[in-house]
Amino acid sequence: MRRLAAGEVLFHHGDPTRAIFEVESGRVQLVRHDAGGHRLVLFSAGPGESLAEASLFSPHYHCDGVATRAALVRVHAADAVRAALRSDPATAIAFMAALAGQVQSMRARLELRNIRTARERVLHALALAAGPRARNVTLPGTLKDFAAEIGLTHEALYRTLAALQADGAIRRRGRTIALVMRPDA
Amino acid sequence: MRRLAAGEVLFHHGDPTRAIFEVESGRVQLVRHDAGGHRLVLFSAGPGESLAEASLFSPHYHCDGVATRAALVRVHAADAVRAALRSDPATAIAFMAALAGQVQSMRARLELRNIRTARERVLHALALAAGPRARNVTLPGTLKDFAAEIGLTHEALYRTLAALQADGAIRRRGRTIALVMRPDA
DNA sequence: CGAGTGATTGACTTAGATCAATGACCGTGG
DNA sequence: CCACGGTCATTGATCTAAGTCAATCACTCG
Repeated sequence: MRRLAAGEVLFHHGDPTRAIFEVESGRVQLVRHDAGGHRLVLFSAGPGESLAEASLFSPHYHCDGVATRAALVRVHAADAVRAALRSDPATAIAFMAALAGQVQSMRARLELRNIRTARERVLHALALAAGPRARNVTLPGTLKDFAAEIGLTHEALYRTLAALQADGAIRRRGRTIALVMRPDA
Repeated sequence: MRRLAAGEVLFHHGDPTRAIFEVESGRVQLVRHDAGGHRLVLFSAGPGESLAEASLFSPHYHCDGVATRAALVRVHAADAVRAALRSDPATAIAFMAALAGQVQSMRARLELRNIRTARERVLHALALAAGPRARNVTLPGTLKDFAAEIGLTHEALYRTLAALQADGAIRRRGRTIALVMRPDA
């Protein structure tokens, strides 16, 4: 168990993979930085979620793990986890399912990035965040974070949201956004 | 074992997940289509590679499986695979490693999409395709496919390649591209 | 030998990135 | 308890890289 202050780094890109983590409270993100200093959040783990599972099969972490706010994480030594996966089929199956889920969520995000226009991208992202039949989303983080996650500058996101609101496609109250029913296919 | 003609569909988005596949020869891609008719290739499996593993834990396939050319695929019934994963730790570990690899490759692609300029994006993609220290890449498919994979229009890709070649950052001979050593960090 | 597709280049347009400024809010240290 | 520094949210002005439309040439495949 380890306690992290807001902004504290749990592990660095390139560190040898010694453990995987489970978030008890707070939030920890997997982050990568490109040459231009741009920041990409690959995954964001809240209470009950694990992170760095995929690194269990690589010698090094391939991104940074950073607490976005004060957090408490459970630390599982990599060796122990690997042993458990080998000896306990149920654990192994659960682990595979988690990885499969990550693959699919990454695919969804990639698909989102393929949408060229900001308007459609934002609408899809909101629909995705809301889930299949929900009409409302409460964004987990700031609008800025959301912008980064979907690959837009924050300015573009603000403008797009303002435009969507103006023609009645969404309604907003702070962090919460309501998708107005559209008669689409 | 199943033989596919070029363009033939192995499974459709939404079909119940009854099997996963292993490519013997040819090439099979996981493809998704968005509302605008745009096409996104999520994964491309050549000889020896498997596809649809991630779907083993969902009730339905979440994308289409299409042969890009004549192909021969080995069919593994989902039930049998699940049973094998439960009973044989070695198989299970290998499967997990494969999924973990997919997660990381998706992350790499997502990172690529975060690069805004075509020039940098193309260079990164080429470096990625070439591997850590290789200087040459022979693209698996057409330039058009490559363009789609990295999220550019084919025109933008052609122009960018031409520009890169013009200032000596790359050299080309047909499908093969040589990255000219840059004195970067 | 035509039809279809990839590769390539030109001209034009535009959506979104960039740069910039402002107000609201929030924690915090004196 | 409040002024201050910091970040988020928002909007304006401007610019440009990449998308879109279009035409041409080279191939390959029945």
